[in-house]
Amino acid sequence: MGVSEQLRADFDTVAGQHGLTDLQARTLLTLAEPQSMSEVAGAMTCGPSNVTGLADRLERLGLIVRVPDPRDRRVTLLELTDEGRRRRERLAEALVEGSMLVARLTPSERGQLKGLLDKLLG
Amino acid sequence: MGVSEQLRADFDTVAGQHGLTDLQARTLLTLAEPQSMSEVAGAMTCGPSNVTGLADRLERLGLIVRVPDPRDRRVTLLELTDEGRRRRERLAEALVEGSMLVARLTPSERGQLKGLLDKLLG
DNA sequence: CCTCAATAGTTGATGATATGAAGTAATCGT
DNA sequence: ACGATTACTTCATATCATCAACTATTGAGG
Repeated sequence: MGVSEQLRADFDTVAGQHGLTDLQARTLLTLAEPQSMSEVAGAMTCGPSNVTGLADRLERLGLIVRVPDPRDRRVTLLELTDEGRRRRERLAEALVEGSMLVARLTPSERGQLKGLLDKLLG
Repeated sequence: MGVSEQLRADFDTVAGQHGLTDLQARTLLTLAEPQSMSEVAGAMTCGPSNVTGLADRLERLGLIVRVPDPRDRRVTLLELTDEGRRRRERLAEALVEGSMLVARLTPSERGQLKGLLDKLLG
């Protein structure tokens, strides 16, 4: 099993432990700041109708609220609730703690890996 | 957008260009050799019933066949067809060619990254 | 040799995710 | 003022994921 399948499996496990599906967890992580639904669609590389359903489910879980943008009534922002922020923080911590990155690479190697990955982003 | 979302988006794009969903593409890649359905379930980190549906769809696409294991009649192997092998090869080539790994890292850096990722696997 | 626990895969129900088309509401440029 | 564009929703459809219950098969142990 390659690195990508292993990382994906680990991520799914941790997300599940936080009562989240993969997409829900990734979306929470992306919402450090409120974002418009079309920005979330871009970040999650899916269509706007998918984000409508995703937002419905996150809202039902009490993790986000939909907020109209005062400057443009077409736009809806997704904002984490208090519970959403807590869940996001615990998820992020768990991802770091349980991470193979921490367990198997030295800090120097992690820095090295970060440099290479940053270069990948351009 | 972080590295993982970018890589995932790129993979989805390439998979789509080959007429495959994300899971279908990842499954084809894992089937270098015939594997049992339970091995595929393990590799894709999902339940056996999901692999039944996945195999149905890959079979319908003409990319795999189900083959009974002669030594154990409980076991079904998934084996690529000729078309499946071709699709897999083209997919793998496209993933390499279009890859940021190739475009943005030198061969030396790629070797370095590989070493770090191999260490991640233990 | 027989029984039973374990394994492999299937079926069916259910919910999540993803696409695409068509729709409504709003914005902005001409 | 109007039309093109944008943002989001609705709806239909397919894929994917889990879970429970099922059938068929294997193999260990008595």
